[in-house]
Amino acid sequence: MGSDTGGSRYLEIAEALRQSILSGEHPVGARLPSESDLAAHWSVSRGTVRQAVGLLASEGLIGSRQGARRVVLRQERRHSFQQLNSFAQWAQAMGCEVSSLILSRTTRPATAEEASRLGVAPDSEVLYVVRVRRLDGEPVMVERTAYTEWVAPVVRALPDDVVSIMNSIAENAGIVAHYGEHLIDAVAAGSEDARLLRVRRASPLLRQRHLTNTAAGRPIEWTDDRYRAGSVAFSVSNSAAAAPLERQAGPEVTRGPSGD
Amino acid sequence: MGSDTGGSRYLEIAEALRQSILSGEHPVGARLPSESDLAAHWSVSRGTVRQAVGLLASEGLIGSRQGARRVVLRQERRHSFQQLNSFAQWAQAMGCEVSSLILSRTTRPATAEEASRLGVAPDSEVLYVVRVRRLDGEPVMVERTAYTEWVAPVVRALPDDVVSIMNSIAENAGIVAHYGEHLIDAVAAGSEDARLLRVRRASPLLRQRHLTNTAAGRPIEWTDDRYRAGSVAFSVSNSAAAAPLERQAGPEVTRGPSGD
DNA sequence: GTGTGCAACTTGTTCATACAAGCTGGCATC
DNA sequence: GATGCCAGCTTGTATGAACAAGTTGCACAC
Repeated sequence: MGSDTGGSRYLEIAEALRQSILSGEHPVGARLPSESDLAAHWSVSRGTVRQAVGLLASEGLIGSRQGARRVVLRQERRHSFQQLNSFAQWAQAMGCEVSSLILSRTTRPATAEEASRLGVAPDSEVLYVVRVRRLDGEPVMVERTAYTEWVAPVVRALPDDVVSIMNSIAENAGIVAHYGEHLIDAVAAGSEDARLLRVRRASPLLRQRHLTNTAAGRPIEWTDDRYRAGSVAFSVSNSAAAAPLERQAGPEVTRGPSGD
Repeated sequence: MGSDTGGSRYLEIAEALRQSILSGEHPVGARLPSESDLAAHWSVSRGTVRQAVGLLASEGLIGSRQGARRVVLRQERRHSFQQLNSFAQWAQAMGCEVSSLILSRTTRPATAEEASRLGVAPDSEVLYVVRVRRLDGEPVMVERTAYTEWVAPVVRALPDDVVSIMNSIAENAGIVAHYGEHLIDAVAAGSEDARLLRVRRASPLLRQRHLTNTAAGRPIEWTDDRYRAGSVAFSVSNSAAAAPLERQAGPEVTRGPSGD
């Protein structure tokens, strides 16, 4: 497991190219062979090669301009969807020892924001879970999650020290995360944050709120994750062709009578 | 300007689909017509339609699974590359009044980090610019940028209140930003930050460091932008197929004897 | 030596086709 | 009435061909 490319030819080619970049065979700044050469080398059509290099381009590994050969931009691995949605999988891929502890599980009515994000009625109940997560023993993140009612039973059955909740509900109930929407900003540590993360009150935290959906578009959870400053950063690559990330105005930026 | 789709058929189709989603013709959760139907409607081949819907999928507007029709995920516009790299263009697109003031321009030797990021010799000189940026009169961001020597003359010639430096050097010198690499985390406000942003010292700031490159992969600038908490958030959509953003360990997470 | 221009190369876009893989709804069965 | 299965629909992968648009380096002229 791990290097399973799924059986698609273009994924195999993408993985081979990725490896040759990561190994330094194609150093940063070097030009890749032309699509025709690669197609001949792998005995596939040019379209298949384009799918492979398109994937690497979307990962930010290589860049391209019409007319010029593709260039290597970076020599690092970019992790997959799962690593952004699942703290545990990310940490394990990094080689850190990760541990988690659920501090509380409460069934309570959804807040206005939770109801809106999860697409449920304002008075319906959600399962609210507070968790502390550690890397190599150090508390690094506080996670406050609201689960929709239909996944709540699965989450309620898990032990307090479960490492990956998303993993567990995928295995136990076949509920798989497929889409994510993330909002990243900075907040001051509240008193609970400060106690749990062992930092001073009002010290800076990196906050990642995210909504997780199934493949069918059904919301699973709405989470507020707060990282101790210095422990985690987010990294994005973009290009004139593709910009995955967007800046958004916060609540303090008010622009006259247009609030919805 | 604005709705220029560049003349490619698939971009036209993508823009039309985007509009029909934004306008609510295809509400969130609705299923889009099949690729064959769209191809017939637009009198193009299925491959061209796939390029269009692939673009919308990468923007997070629609999702797809093999065998099932595509689904509308969101009903908001995702902004382009320029809005992530250029604060001014983002703010103007939002309808905010943006103003900037350059506080200092210094030519000095590059720090170790700057030299490494910009790919220049450790002792070479960079142009270091400190700027405050306001939205609707409120100071929102402090920007500290190191420009490589070869763009420094263009930047040195600009007035203190230039709105968009990237825009200006594109127009004046034909130097266009094409790739970007961004690192996002949280830091405590230093005394200069606090004074310029009118916040308390050590209050939380959202930091976005980024490297900007030309189409040929030549570094232009290395920037440290710090936003007042609450004024700006970053937003990402991802899916099991594509994950543009990555979590990274910060300096405080040390993992035994493996430092590079 | 310098500079210009073109020719070959390379990526971008589009077409038409074929088959594989996964989903959905309706029909038949129990 | 509930259940399971299958036929048809839809997306994913792959081929091969052709032309458009942009880049690069070499040859040639000055």
